[in-house]
Amino acid sequence: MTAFKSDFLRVLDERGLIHQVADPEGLDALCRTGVQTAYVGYDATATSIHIGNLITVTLLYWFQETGHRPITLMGGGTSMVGDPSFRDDQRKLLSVEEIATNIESIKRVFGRILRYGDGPTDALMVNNADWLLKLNYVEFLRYVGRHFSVNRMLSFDSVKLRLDRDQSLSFLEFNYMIMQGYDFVELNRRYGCSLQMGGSDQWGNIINGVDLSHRMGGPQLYAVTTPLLTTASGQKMGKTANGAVWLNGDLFSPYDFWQYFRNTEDADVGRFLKVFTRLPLGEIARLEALGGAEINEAKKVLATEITAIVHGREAAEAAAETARKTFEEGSLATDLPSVSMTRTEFEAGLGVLTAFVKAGLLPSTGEARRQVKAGGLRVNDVLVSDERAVLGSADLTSDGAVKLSFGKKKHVLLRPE
RNA sequence: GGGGGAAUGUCCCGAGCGGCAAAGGGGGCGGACUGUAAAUCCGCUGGCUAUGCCUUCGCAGGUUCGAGUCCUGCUUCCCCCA
Repeated sequence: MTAFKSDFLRVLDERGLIHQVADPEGLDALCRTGVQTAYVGYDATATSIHIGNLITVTLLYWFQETGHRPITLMGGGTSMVGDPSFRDDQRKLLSVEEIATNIESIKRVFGRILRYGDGPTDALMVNNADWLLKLNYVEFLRYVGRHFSVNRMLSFDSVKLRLDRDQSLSFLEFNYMIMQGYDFVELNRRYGCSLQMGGSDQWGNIINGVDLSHRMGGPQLYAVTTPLLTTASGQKMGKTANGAVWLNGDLFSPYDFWQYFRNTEDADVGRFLKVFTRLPLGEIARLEALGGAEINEAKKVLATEITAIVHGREAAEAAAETARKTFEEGSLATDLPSVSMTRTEFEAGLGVLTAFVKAGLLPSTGEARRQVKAGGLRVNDVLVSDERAVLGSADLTSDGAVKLSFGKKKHVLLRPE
């Protein structure tokens, strides 16, 4: 692949954001002929998007940054079907209400990353329920369905897994790729959108839209996918003990988010800086080159920059400061995540095990008991050795709280009030 | 419609002569070592008012002192035939 001439593709390429491109020369040329429109679709399968989705939002960010108009497409219609791509089982069907609440909740993140409005390069928020839900079945089949070859659809890698394993692929799910293909054509028609982007798992679905446009006599459409992000040791990104790394603060706090990236493996630092942050490449090269323990400085920059993008600069700085006090100074950071409880409840005598469960650090007293044996619990930085110990006023620090620590990294302040 | 197979510890995969809180992995968590890293090693990986009690093997019944295991019905999924 030769060097791109358009600002947009050049930035993506330099930052390692490109996995595949359909018609790279054509797209490169198009991006140099004025304001273009591109979209990424987001399914409403949860109340938040997660770290894996953040990369595609980043694509839209750079798209807007280089002078174009991004569209975030909410899958209000497609979520009623469920994308079967690379899944080995059928998704649970979501109710209309669930989809609606999910969309409302998901929307909140985008506003921080993209600039929405009415200007020529302002982002648009669109919902495919607007056109998919009122389609007439037979009409749709004759108009769109005839352009799809089942033979070809069966050959896509995204569904092969299911078929090869002799697992059923319902007709409902099979229609997902047709709907997504149609979305692309419809967005082109409504907004002149000529580029669809997404994760590498979406390649097949996106190409379906490109083909459909051809077959229906529409314009040339383009596709860009990003690589699937894995850690250097081969794990998929974004999984923690408590589930996915969500972007909504109510599901995954800014502090935890910061910590997640602070704990990046050495080998991933440079790559993640390029992919997620907006720092200049020169600066990234400098940070990446830090050796040994010094690379921790780069990890802090990485954590703060990404957190700032998702939760705002202020929240990011706060998380960094809390971490600094806790880990470097060893002092009691008063803004650690805290859990409050009533004074009477506290003074009635609170067992250590129960305290950790109440603080949300552990799921059960049984687990707490095990952690005491394993030496993983601390109260005010003192190792808990007796599982029958009871907390009392004597354990309150001058700040009026008890610091509970699970392992070396998870700390919570318990405040009787 | 007919025939055959499957469902196990609420993360996943997977053993399981009628005595089972149920083998073994993976993943995850904790500990040691480090740099809040990786690799490695060790431990843990149903719940609780805890020398005991309660709930788990698709669902509902039954046989039995005792059922994940045997019987009956049901549900879901898969395969083959029509």
